[in-house]
Amino acid sequence: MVSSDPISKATMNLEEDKMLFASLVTAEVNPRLSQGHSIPTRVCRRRKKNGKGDEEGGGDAKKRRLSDEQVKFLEMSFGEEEKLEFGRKVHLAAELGLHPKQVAVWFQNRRARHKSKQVEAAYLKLKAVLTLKDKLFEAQEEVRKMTLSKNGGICNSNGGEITGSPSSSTLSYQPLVGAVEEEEADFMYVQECELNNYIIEWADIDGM
DNA sequence: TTGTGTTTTATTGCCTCC
DNA sequence: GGAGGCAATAAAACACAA
Repeated sequence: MVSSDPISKATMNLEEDKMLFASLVTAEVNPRLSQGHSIPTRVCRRRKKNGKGDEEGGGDAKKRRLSDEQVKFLEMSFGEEEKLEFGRKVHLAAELGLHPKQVAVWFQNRRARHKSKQVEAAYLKLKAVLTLKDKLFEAQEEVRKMTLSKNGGICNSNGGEITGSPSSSTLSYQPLVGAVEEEEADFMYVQECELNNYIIEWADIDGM
């Protein structure tokens, strides 16, 4: 059943958000986990200091930063396509005067940075939605208390009912139709709109 | 100048896919 | 089996406060 109630939608969305975040930090980040593999117990052995690598440029093992121009060019290329096929790698390397392996390494590291930023963004969004939900719940509680006091402690038959607890992520809400003053209804409407904006915003990054 | 934290480049070892 | 991807990590390069 699909609910049109914004709070219920937010709750459903939140569950999806949680799944998205979980997938980013587990399966997406480590595809092996999503394919039924256990977490590798491998502990990376410490690389020997100055361990042999294929030293470019006649044995000069010094790490060299890429120039701004090179980075700019690589960024542009990354923007077009995050993965690097052989032909493009060779072409880019020739264009920039780098070893193809350096280009491959740059893309590898760039993908890692990109992924960690995505995880961070997902976390911040999730936090923002949860905070907003808490605020909304508090406001609803406030309205409910006011309604009860106005009605002599008895919630009238048309009164709204809030179920769940502030800490619960399965909070549900039924509108307080006819039970609140117009002013209070407006306030609730603003809160719902704000939450809806978050839902829309959140839906946008779903496709990232 | 120096100590310290952050960013960037590079390596290693394991995994998947063809 | 080799190529290429990823996570984890090392270490150089850089930024910056004290």
